[in-house]
Amino acid sequence: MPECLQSLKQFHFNDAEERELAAYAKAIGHPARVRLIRILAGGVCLGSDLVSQIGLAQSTVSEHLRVLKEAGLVHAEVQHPRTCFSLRPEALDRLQTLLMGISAG
Amino acid sequence: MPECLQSLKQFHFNDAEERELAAYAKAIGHPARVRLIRILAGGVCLGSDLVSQIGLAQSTVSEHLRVLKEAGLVHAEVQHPRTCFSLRPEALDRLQTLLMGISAG
DNA sequence: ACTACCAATCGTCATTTTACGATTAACGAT
DNA sequence: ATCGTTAATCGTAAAATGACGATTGGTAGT
Repeated sequence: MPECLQSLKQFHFNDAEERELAAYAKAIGHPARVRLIRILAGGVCLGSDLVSQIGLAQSTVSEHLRVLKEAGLVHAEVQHPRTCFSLRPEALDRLQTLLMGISAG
Repeated sequence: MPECLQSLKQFHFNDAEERELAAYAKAIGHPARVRLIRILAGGVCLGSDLVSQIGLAQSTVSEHLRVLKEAGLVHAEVQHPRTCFSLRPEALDRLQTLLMGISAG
């Protein structure tokens, strides 16, 4: 009789927040994207110097950036033919907050 | 000539930490796993009451739990035929730390 | 008008992920 | 010894992901 089988309290889940957290986490869940975020956290807002720094094909980097944009973690400002990428710190803050809340509820 | 094209400083990446963060994030990057974590954060250490709470097939929940275990986020203590699952707060702390560090370096 | 440049998109392929039902393994109780 | 219970594993199918090269689109410069 494991004492770990406590009586179940009913959790009131916040589906929206759970999906929000999952979405952020999923976006960060790849080494290349972590690196992109780290580079952009340097305050820098690069074009495709990112490509050279990452060491992946241009199309691959573009795809990773698309994922980060879609998750709201990165902002892109087009100035043809260049694009300036920047981090959205609010998003990281939000992620931190959600992550905190996971063990509080 | 966008001012966002700053001179490139050389980043000294910590590959290991980046992969570590990515691995944690990937593990959390699914709504079902976020919910599992939240349930376990309630201090509870359930058997497969988790299954009923999640509303997915037993095998599916088991797989999600495997992922969480593999990432070090969850601990499982077998007491046949039951298994007690619990959260590993150190892992969440570590994740928080890594996440903080992402914008500092 | 033409060219060069850069990022996005397309098409493709291999791999991974997610989900399920069915089966198996391990123990407790009868 | 048999049965019940529970979680892990297996087999499988569908979908998503990650990666690449090639192509496209849009602007600036010549």
